Amino acid sequence: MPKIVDHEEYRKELLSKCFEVIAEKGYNAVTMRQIAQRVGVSTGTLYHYFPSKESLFEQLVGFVCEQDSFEFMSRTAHLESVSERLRVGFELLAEREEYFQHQTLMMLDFARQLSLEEVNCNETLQGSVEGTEQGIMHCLGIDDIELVRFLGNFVDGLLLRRLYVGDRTSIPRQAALLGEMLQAYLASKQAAPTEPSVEPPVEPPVEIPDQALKQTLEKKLSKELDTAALVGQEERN
Amino acid sequence: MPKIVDHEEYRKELLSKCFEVIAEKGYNAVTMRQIAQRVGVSTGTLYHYFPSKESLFEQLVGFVCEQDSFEFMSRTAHLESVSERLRVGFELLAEREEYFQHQTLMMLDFARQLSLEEVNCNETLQGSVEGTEQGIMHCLGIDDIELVRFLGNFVDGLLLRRLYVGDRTSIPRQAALLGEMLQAYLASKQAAPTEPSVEPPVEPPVEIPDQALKQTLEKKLSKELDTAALVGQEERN
Amino acid sequence: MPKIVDHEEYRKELLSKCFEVIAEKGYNAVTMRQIAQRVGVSTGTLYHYFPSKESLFEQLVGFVCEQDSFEFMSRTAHLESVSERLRVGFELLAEREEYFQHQTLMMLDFARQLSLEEVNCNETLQGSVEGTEQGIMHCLGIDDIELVRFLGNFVDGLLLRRLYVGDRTSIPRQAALLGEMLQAYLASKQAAPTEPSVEPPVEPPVEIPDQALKQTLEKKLSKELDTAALVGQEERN
Amino acid sequence: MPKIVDHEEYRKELLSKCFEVIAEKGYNAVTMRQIAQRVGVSTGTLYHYFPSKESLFEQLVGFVCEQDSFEFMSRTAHLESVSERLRVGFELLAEREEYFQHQTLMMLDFARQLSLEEVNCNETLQGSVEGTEQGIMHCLGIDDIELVRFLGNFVDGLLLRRLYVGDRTSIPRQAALLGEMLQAYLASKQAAPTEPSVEPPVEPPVEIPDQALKQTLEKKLSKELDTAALVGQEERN
DNA sequence: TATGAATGAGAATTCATTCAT
DNA sequence: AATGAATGAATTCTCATTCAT
Repeated sequence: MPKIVDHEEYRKELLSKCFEVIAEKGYNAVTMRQIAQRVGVSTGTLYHYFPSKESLFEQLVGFVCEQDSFEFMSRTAHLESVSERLRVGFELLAEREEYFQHQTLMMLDFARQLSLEEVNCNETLQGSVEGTEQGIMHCLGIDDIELVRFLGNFVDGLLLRRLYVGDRTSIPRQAALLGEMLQAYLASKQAAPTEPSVEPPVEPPVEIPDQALKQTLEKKLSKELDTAALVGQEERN
Repeated sequence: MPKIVDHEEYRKELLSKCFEVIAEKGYNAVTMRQIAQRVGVSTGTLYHYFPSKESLFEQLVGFVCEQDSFEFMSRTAHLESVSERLRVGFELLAEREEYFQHQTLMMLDFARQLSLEEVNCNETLQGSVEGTEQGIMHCLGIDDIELVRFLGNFVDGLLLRRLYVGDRTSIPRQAALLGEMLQAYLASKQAAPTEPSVEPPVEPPVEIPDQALKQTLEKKLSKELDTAALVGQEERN
Repeated sequence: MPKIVDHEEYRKELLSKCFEVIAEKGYNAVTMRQIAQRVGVSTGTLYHYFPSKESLFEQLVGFVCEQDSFEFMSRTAHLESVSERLRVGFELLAEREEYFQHQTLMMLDFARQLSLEEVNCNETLQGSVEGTEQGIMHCLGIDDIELVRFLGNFVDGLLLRRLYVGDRTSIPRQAALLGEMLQAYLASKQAAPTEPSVEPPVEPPVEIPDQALKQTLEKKLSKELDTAALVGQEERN
Repeated sequence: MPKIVDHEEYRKELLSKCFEVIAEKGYNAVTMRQIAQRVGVSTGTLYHYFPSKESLFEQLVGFVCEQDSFEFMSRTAHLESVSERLRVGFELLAEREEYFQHQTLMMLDFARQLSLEEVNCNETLQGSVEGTEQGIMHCLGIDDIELVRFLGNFVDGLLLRRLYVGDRTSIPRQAALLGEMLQAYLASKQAAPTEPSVEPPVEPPVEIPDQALKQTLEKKLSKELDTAALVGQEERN
């Protein structure tokens, strides 16, 4: 009759407790002792659940990304219009900015000690990214993978850039601008539907995986996109 | 005082040689010995020119921030059309991707140990960012500062994200998409200038240094934007 | 007190199961967890039966010393000729080489942490050695204690040396050589009894327990020693 | 102009200083800190010269064996008769018993953490053993490799056994006995030269590599062997 | 000025032992 | 009795920094 502990569950609990310290200071700047202290266990316990600092870190990356997808989903699932979802998404971003910054920094920290090849092969990393991309696709109803990645780049850039440009840039203002650009872009696409288009030498700019789905969704998107909704409390300057 | 000149000069030479290693691995992950080795000197020499690792890092940040982004200018100054400039800009980005990643990573590394307030006050950081923003404005002839920052966010996000998403995202494809979005966005703006506003050419939203250049460029932009040009050797997927 | 019987019995069972791991890796190199795993219990159980690692080790030494060398007796008791006994003895040695190595290693491990004086006084150790010497005397019918110890040194050296010289040395080949040397030596002794001595059958040099056996055997020895018999399957190189 | 230190030379100096501590306590029982303290340097310095504890240990094994061969050679080289050499050899053994025990223990310690296969492949180990065997061959003028190994087994057994049997066994007495056995054995070989022998079905017990050399040397050996010389200060009991 | 050997505090990790269940 | 989770001191190893040359 051992001490009754659900190993898996407790492991996850530890992970979520670890996140703050590790992400804040950075993988290399934080020590296992510091982590253990902040989490409230001994280093031995940490090593009881994770074979090494690196492994703890890797598991943390996977764990946090998973959590995120869930949160985004649950926050936006009930919303009807895409523009609403976008708005709520950026609201969440602004609200928990530090958290998302930490998370992105963690992925950078992690990836930085790998070679490009290793990054491409690393299951945790690729799984996390894949999950996030899928999350965005579902939440926003976009199925142009290139557009999804565009959003990813933009959002991560926005988060990270705010770390070193400070208040020069603002989430609501940038969100609003993104909304406008999306609207314009999608509208233009509809006007000149490049894919099943008839205009002869206009090359199809992006090959879209799931055509059927995409067609309807994008139409919906351009109509619904209500830029104003994206601007939060802050007014545009 | 020829000696001092030599000393200073050599210090800068060392700094520029340090850049790559430190940026690549990160301040905390790289050791002074590794730096010394890559630079080709002894640790003693490093300590002869820099009082500490931290100081070396700070000086390096300053050094990197100084010599910024003027390559963009020189590469694009002679180009007439904005789309050309965008294309060449992203070409440069792809070509020297690692360098730009390193630059951004350094600023992140540095800013990370500062509070938001400190970031806002830090002259080195703000000066560098200011310079970059001005650079983009000049080069592309955009005077909407929000749009400039949008581009900054996007570009930095693209660069950094590639570090952890690996080859999932590609510079040329994303550049092409950005081109299309810009085109659509600017076109829509021209059609219905500044959202609820009616007064057409009223406010010069941001003060642009190089007026002459700016004047015509923005008009041209929407017409000229030739998305295809942005797609480099790679085909869109 | 049936519980106590069970407890004691199980303790011994645990000891015998511990033997292999501990002897193989060495007291200092093996961990309690490794021991527990190989034995198939938890560390908690180990500590339930033994107050500490050190105590476990000491009890193990005692245990191993106790149950010593009687296999030799039982295997060789029925054999008439000495050469046969030698042959069978070395066969047993080769067969259970690892076991004997482990036994010797344990005694080394144990003795190593004692001073020479302590070794001389330690009853467990001396008892075990005494028993082994007596065993050899009985088995081979040798009553020259110096010769018995010579054999002990040789056998232990052979066992241990194989641990670090590897396959350079082989039990059958060395056994054969030993047989030849013994034969030559005993023959020479008979021819010129005890070096400068003249009195032929004078002193019974060492007290031998089993006289009956001894009496005839030594005479036989030199005649019978049939070297070839000692060479096992392996040919001499 | 660095601090002037002959890296190689100092490494060897460190090795020889390390020997005592490591051999005495055993590889696993001694800590790097203890070693450093006893040697009189910092742990950092130890790691400056040796990449790991294991490597230090391995180099030590090689180093010490090399030293030994030298010592044996230099001590016996000037002696004419083989029996003299044997005598002096055992004198050296008795004189520096602890040292040789330590050395043998070290090899055991080292080999113990390897598998049999690894032992067979390990260059340091095999090199050391090979060197020692060659040393004995040259010193004693024996070229029957099996006999050389017999001596190795016996000597190592004698050394190690004394660790746990204590004073029961004595180097001089055993050395004397070995002398007698060798004499008897070699004499018997000469009487019935099994190799180029004429006696028909007498099987050649040992196949000797270098026949020519061996033949003369062994003849010399049996004549010269003066057993009495081997008994040191101690009388036979 | 330049070197790299030397240092030792501190990092990651291990492990004997305890103890709640 | 039995388990194995938890502990933290101790271990191996690292690294910024100093300093003799």
